[in-house]
Amino acid sequence: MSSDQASPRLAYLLKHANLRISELTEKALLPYDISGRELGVLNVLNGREPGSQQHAAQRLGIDRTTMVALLDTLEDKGLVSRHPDADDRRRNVVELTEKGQNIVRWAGSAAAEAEQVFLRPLTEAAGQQLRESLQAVVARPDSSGQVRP
Amino acid sequence: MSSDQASPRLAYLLKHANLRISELTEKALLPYDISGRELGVLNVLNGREPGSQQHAAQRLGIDRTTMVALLDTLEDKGLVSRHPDADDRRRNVVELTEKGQNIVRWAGSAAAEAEQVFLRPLTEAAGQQLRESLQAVVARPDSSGQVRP
DNA sequence: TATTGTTATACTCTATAACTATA
DNA sequence: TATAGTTATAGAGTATAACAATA
Repeated sequence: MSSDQASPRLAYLLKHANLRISELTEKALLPYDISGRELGVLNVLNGREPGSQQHAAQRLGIDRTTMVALLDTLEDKGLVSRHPDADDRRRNVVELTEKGQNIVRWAGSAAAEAEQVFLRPLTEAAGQQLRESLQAVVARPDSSGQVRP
Repeated sequence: MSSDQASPRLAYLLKHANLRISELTEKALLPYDISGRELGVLNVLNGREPGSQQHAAQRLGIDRTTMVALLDTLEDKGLVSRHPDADDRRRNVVELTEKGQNIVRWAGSAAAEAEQVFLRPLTEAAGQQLRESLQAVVARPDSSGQVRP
């Protein structure tokens, strides 16, 4: 069934690749006092016109109830601000504070370095290929056009 | 920080790749009444001389306390048997039952099919490359020899 | 009636600490 | 004293259901 000793199951490889990059990223972010998940949220908010909480949650593929707690923490840390949307008062407009903008810049580059460490066993071309292949399989793969190697 | 809209963070891609293959695998395993994690355990036990619980846990990279509950379930389902090692009675020898051997065969091939669906957006070469690159980054990457593309 | 944010709750996966029985 | 299995417990991360305010 495709595994045994020759080639481990893809699910196993993905799980452990995930564990490894998470470990490297968390370590790299330690000085900035944020987690990888929190940086993900900041990234979504960065350089975009302010959107609702739900919008941010959808972009990250997490539930809106999960986003609440995440934003609570980020707001406590002074990295994001929430205020009701004037046009639709059910919505919260979420924005990076100035501190948040600084953190996303520095923590972001620390996370990018962690990625480089993660990819170190691969050539640059293989690393690039890995990223593209992952994007292809993640992008709701409707059996459409295949990615070339 | 390497992400924004052009290229999402690697951590994001790996997390969602993981979610997708898990979803596909769980669905494929539904008829066999086992989870992907349980199949992983059965795979480790399959075709090897019987080992201890701890041995199996190490091969999967999970804690020995986690293995206990996993084996409890598999034993309840009649797929594995545990009995004390005659040479060292602290150890439990874990083996697949005949039913377990059948399940691992059929469920294993269903899981392999799920992998194929997962890889469908990639050419065969790109899929092979993905597997090799993941193996390289997961294999405790000590910056040694790089994998070529 | 439907939607946004929120709260309460629960479930899964995981690890740590402490217990037991062996060694 | 050290190790294998076990138990109890706790902490992430996640989702579902229900509620308030608003549309």
